[in-house]
Amino acid sequence: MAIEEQFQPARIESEAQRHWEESGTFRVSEDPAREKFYCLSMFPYPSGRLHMGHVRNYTIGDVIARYQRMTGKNVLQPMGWDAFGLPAENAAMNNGVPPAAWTYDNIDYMRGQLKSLGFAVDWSREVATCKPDYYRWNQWFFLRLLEKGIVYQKTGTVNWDPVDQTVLANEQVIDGRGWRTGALVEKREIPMYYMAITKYAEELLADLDHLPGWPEQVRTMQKNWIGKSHGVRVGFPYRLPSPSGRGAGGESGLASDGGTLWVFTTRADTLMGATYVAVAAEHPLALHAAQSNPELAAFIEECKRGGTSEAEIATQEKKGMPTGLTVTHPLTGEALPLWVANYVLMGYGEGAVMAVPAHDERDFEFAHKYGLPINAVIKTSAGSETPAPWQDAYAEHGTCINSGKYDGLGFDAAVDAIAADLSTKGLGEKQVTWRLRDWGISRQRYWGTPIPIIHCDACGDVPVPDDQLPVVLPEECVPDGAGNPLNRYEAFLHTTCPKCGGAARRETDTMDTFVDSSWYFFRYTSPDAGTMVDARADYWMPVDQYVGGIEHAILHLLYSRFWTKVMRDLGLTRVSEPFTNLLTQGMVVAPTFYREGDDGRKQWINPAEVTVQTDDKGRPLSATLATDGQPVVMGGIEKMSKSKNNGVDPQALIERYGADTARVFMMFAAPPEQSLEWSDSGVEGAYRFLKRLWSFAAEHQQAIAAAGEGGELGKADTALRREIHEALKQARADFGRYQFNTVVSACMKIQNALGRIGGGTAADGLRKEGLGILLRLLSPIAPHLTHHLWCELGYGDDVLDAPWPQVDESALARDTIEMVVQVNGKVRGKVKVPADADKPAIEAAALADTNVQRFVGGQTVVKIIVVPGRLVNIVVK
RNA sequence: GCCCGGGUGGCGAAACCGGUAGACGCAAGGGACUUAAAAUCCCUCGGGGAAACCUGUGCGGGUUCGAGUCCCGCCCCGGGCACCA
Repeated sequence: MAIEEQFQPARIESEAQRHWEESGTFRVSEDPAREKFYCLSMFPYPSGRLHMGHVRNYTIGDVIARYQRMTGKNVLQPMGWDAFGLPAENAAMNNGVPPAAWTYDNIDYMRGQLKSLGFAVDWSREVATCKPDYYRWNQWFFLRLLEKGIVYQKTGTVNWDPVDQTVLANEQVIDGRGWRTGALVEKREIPMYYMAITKYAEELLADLDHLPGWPEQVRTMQKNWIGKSHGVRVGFPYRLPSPSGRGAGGESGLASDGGTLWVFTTRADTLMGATYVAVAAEHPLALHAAQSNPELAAFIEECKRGGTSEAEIATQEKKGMPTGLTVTHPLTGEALPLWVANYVLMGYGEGAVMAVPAHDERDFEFAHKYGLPINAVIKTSAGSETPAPWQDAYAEHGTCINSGKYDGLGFDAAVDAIAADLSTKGLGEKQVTWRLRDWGISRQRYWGTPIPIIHCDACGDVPVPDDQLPVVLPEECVPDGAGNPLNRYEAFLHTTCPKCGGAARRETDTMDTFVDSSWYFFRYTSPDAGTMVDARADYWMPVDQYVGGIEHAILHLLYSRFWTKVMRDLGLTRVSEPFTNLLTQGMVVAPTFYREGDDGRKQWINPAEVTVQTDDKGRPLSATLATDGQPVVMGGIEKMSKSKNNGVDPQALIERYGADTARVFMMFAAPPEQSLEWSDSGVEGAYRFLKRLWSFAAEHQQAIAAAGEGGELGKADTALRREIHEALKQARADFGRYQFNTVVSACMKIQNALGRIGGGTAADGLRKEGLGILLRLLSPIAPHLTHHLWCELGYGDDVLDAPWPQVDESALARDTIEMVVQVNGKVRGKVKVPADADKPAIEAAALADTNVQRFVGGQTVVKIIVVPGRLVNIVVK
C-alpha cells in the first residue's frame, strides 16, 4: 500500500495506538533472563486536565522507556493517580460535587488524554491512591510502624482560621489571613501522629553519597535539608521566684522552684559572649512568666498570629520581650536575662537559644533593637570588636578573646574545652542535632486515607485490627470549608472498640498525601497482590530511572527514601534506595498577569486572554486584557500553575497537530532538566519537520517502486553518508545522556542531508539506509509516524523490535581535515591538512597561510600549540 | 531570611574534557511558484564597518597560549522551605 500524500496525524496515531493496545505491546512480566528497566514518571494529581508539565514529564519518561526498550531491555513503564488531596475538596466547595466523583471523572478524562499521547505504558498496572485496595496498605503499614514505635503521637502546630473554625494548609494562608474568610490566622497546637524519620537521618544522609545517578544539586539540597550539625547542648540553671497565690509551674509542667533551661548551639566557642537567652513563645518558661505578666501574655498572643511556614517566620520582623526571669550562665555564674523572641522556633532543637550578639547576625540585630549588651569574644578577620553595622566576618570562626581561661583557643579547641567544663558541672555535653524534623502525617481533612485508630473511653486509642482493614472512607461527603465532614458523619464515626467491644469513636484525621506517594512505585510491581507487595517487586525494584519535577527534589524524594528503608527493615523489600537514577525535569513556565481586586487580593488572568505590547526589540512593555483593552499587571514568569492561572492547555495542541508534533516540540525546545518557557511558535516548526519527513518517505517509496534498488554509491554521496553517520553518532551519544533536544537536532540534520542526495538508483540505496536510521532514531520521540512509515516502507514489522542503528566508522573517515589557525588566541586562518599529518607538518601548514603570515610577520614565535583535529595557536611576541 | 539552580542573537537553544561562540530550529526580511492567498522551495540573518578588521556569552576582577566553560566579588531571575502536589 502506498503512503498517502497527506500527513494525517489523527489517523495514523489512532491506528498505531490500536496496534499497540491489541498486541499488548507494552504489557510486561518478570523475565529473569532479560535485563529489566523500570522507568517511572511521577504520577499525576488528577486535577481535571493534563497540563504542559505533565506532557513534558511523561514525554521525557516515554522517550527513555522506548529508547531503553529498543536497546533490548525488558521495560516497565506504569502509570497511576495521586488521587487524594486538597484540590478535590476545593472543587467540592465550589461545585457541590463529592471529591470522589470529581476525582474519578478527572481520572477518566486524563487517562484518555494520556493514551492519546501514545505513551508506552502498561495500563494493566494502573493504581489510584484513593481506592481502598491501595490505601489499606497505608493503614496496614501505619499500624506496623505504630508497633515499632516509628509512628508516635505528639502535638504539632497548625494554621487555625478562627472564623471557619478550621485548619488551613499553608497554601490557604495569604499574607497571614485565611483565604476564604480573610481572618487573621492563628497558630494552634493539636495532637498529631508523627513518623520518626529522624531515626533514619544518619542513613538518609550517608546514602546520598551512594546515589551517583542523582543530580548533585538534589543531593546537596537533601543534605542541607537533613542538616546534620555538631554542637553542644548547654544548660542554663534558673530559679523561679516563689509567687504568692497560685502554685508556680503548675499548668506549664515546670518544677515549682526552678530547673535547667537547655539550649543547643553550634558555636559553643562563643558561650563566654552570651548576653541573653531567648525562648519560643510556646516555651513552658514563657508561658509560666506570662501568668504574672499581662504584657508578656499579650505578646505571646501576638506571636501566635501569622502562619506556620518557615519562610513566613524567617522574614517577619524580629520582636521580643523580656520575661523578667534570669538564667545563670553555666560557666561564669552571671545572671542573663531571659527573653521571649518570635524568631525562636519551638519545633526546632530545644525551643530556646543562647544569644551571642557579637557573633550572630540575628542576635546582633535583636540586641541593637532592644539595647542588650554585645560582647566580642572571637578575634575574626574583621578584628576583635563588633561595631555596627553587622559584617559577615563577625560570624567567622577565630580565636577566643575576652574569654578567661579559653583565650587563645581556636574553634575546635574552644568547643572541646567548654564542652568538657560543662560536662563536669552536669550542664552540657557535645551533641549532634538535625535540621530534619519528624514527619507529621495527621491532616484534619476528609479526602485522604483514614488513620486506623479507634478512640475508646475505657481503653484509650486502640489500633484497628488488621482483619478490619481497610477502614473505608465514605465517598459521598461534600466538604464545605468548615472542618472535616467526617466529624459529622455518624455512620463512619460510631464503631465498637476492638478491645472491650464498647461504643467507640473513629479517628477522623486522615493521612498526609505524601504517604500515598511514598511507595506507589512498589505497588505498580504487584498491583493485584493481597499483600502490600509480593515477590514481583524483587524483580523490578529499584526504579532504574525516575523522572519528575525539580520541585519535588526534597520532600517527596526524601519521604520515599525513608519509606523504602522502613519497608526494608520490615522485610518487605531488599532495596535500600528506591530510585537508582533521577532526572529532575525543568518546569514549564509562562508569564503571569493579574489585577488587584478592591480587597487587595490578586486576580490572576490567563496569558491566553492577555495582549502584550512590546518595544521594537520585542521586549514586553505592558499588557492589556484582550476583552476590555485595559491594562493588567505583569507578574513575572513562573511555573505553570492553577493558583497563578498561567497554564496553557495542551489539548488544543494535540488535537490540531497530533501527539507526535507535541512530543517533538517538547523534546526539541529545551534539554529535559532546563525550564521551558511555553510559546506557540516552534510547534509549527516541529510539525513542518514531520511533514517533510512524511513527503520524503512517500517520494522515496515511489522512486523505489519505479527504479528498483541497488547500485554503487557515487563520489558525491560519500560526503552525505558521512554527514548522516556523524549525526547518528551524535544522536546515539545524546540519547545516552538523555539530551533529547540535540537528538531531534541530529534527526533534522539527517533529514536535511537526505534531501540533498541526487537522483539515480545508487542514491536510492543511500536514501534507504539514511531513512532507516532516521526512523529508528526518531521512533522514541515520534512513535506513531515512525511506526507507520517503518511498516509502509517495508523495513520490518515493528520499528520497536528493530535493532538500534550502528555507526559505520568507515563512513566517518576523512582524507583531509580543516584546522583553525589562531595567532595569540585569535582566529586568523584555516588550513587543510592530511588527516594523518604530524605536528611539524601541521605547524608548517599553519605558518604558510598568507593571512597568518600577516599577523606573525616580523615577530618572534614563542610557541605553537597544536590541538589535534581542532586548531593551531601560534603565540608571538 | 535560609538552601539549590539559572542568565549566550529578535526568540528556543548548541558548544560533552578550557580549543572556530551561535549547530539545529523559530521569528523577521528578500526572492521563486500562484490570478491571489495558504502551503512549499531558495537566499540573508549577533552588533559595528565599504572592507581589512573590531567587538560580543548578566556585571566587575583574576588564572591561562586560549575562558560561555575554571577562581573571587556582585546584580537579576526562578525553585524549595516541612499542610499545594
